[in-house]
Amino acid sequence: MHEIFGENYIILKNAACFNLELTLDCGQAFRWTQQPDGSWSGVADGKYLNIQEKDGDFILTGTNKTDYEQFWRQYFDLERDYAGICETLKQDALLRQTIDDYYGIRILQQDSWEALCTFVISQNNNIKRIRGIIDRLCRNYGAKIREDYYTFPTPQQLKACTAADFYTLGAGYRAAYLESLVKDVAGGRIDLKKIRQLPLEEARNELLTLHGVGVKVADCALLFGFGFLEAFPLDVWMKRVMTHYPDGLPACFKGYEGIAQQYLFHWARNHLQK
DNA sequence: GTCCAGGCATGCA
DNA sequence: TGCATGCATGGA
Repeated sequence: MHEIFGENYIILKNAACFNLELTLDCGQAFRWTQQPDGSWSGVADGKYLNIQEKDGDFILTGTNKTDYEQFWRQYFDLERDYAGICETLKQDALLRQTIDDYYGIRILQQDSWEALCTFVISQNNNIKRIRGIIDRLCRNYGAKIREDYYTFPTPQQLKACTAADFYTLGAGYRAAYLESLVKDVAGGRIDLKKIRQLPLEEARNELLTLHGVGVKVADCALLFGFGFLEAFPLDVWMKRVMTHYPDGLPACFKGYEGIAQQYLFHWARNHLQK
């Protein structure tokens, strides 16, 4: 990959295995929206970004070189060899076809706190409604950084909220989980930064001490928000996929189970009957 | 009207 | 590595 830094834009040339729609709208992040011109706008780490693909290049606007180098490059996981990983994963027959069909899904390196909240909200819920609840959460408690764009609220910004406040946002019965989650993180009972340093099993066990966090929510948070690419979340769709792997996961998934999972999740939602 | 969604806590056996 | 049930909400 080659990076060109202009006055008000950044161009990425030869970025391999990177499809914007598949990556930004595949159920791992819920705050990116496609614009009428086909580009994608969103907020992460309190920063706005617009990104579009043009003739195989990726054009980033609304940001600067510093923010790109200190945040967005890692967020899009651009230094990882996804093309090479995909070649390994394609030793599995089902993934071989799936990766060919949906080539370019990457795992975003999202903020731990945002991922935890997001996947607590996601439980027994559908993607469209998840997006709505998160949008209202940000509009009500985040900081406005430009017209129509808000940051994801920090634990401190949510500290005064009660379950009733989250209920008002449409969170339903998950409102109580959110109140408890804010309390545990803002109050310091649980340290999200420390969890990043733990082995997968220990990290998961820490998250499981949170009210409203079970194995599936924990694994999604670990994969999308704590950098654990070996996490393999099993939701209702992935449980259907697992009938294709009666003997367990293939050896070629090793270390990148989460990337394999995201391809299979996408395949399941497009191909499997309920 | 019923069923379902990137499930979990709770109570019971 | 038990199982059944209730839970808020909105779209299909």
